Amino acid sequence: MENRLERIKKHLHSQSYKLTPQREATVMVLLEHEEDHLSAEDVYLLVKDKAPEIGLATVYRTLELLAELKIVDKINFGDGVSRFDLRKEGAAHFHHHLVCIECGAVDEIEDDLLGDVEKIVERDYDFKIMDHRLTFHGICYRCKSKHETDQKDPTEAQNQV
Amino acid sequence: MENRLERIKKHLHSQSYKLTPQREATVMVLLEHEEDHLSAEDVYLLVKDKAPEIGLATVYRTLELLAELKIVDKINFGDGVSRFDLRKEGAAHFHHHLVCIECGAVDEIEDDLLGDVEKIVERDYDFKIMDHRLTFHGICYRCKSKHETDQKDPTEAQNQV
DNA sequence: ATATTTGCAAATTATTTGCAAGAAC
DNA sequence: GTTCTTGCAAATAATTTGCAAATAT
Repeated sequence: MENRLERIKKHLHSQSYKLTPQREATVMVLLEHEEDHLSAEDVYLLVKDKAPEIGLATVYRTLELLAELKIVDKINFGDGVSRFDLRKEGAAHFHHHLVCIECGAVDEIEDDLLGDVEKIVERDYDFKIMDHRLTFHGICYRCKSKHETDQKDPTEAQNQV
Repeated sequence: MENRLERIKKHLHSQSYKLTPQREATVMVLLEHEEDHLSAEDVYLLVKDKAPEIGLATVYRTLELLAELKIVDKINFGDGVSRFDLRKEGAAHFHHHLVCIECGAVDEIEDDLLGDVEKIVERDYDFKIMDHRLTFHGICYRCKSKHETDQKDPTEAQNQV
């Protein structure tokens, strides 16, 4: 954690941005909530615990800056709100998401599912892929198991690829 | 085109919604701009040509209704605006998009690229997929060819899958 | 020292809603 | 005739901006 903050600090400095306490607090919140998908407002409320004097506009500006530097990704799951998601360090690609239409949970998928698909797209559409967004909408395992009382689908064994 | 309007009409009626002139004009605009990715405002301006008395709120309400009926899909490419995209009739899945980060063009991909990926996700994450969103960000073929003066990548033949 | 960054409040943008009038069936 | 739908204007929500004061390097 310390290390990542240090590296982000250097990243900022390398572009001659300053690491102000407000920015540091914002980054810390993101690091501590890596699994979540916080809106700007969410981040603001959490940052206020560490730095009560911070303004919402500063959080917006910081998040935009971090997005510019590719430290976070700005994603949108269809409600009108942008959410901010820390890029995993060293990850070759932006991870994917599973959005449950029943309970609203958002789970992350780290697997590199798109390698082959991207090759096809680059070739067939002559498109140089720089980034991607892949989100599945459906029913998460938690909600599925709640339904289990209804009827059971026997084809649910696990296979390997 | 006539047919599709008729079918959409029936679809509305089947849920006891009426096909008002405003709704019809809105659907017509969407049919005539199937390749585009119009915002609510865009649709509003185009519908006004056909039905000048229409209000923006009605367009919003109609688009939301059409999205509910799965006639259109609401998508968001990262700017703060929702865009509305007609579902191809009979398409088993929602098509994908290529967004050019240079010129802003949005191209559509009809190919079913995610069949295998979805099987993996459903199995490994025990997630029942109902819908998906896949967008690639990068450089489109038009912008790529503008750069061609710089240097040329010889691996650009076209293959079939 | 000085260019960057902040906080606040006001502005902007996208979207939604209340409600009385209008239209479809 | 009654229920659904509309248009307008006002409300809300998310985000951005102007600017003087504060601060990191």
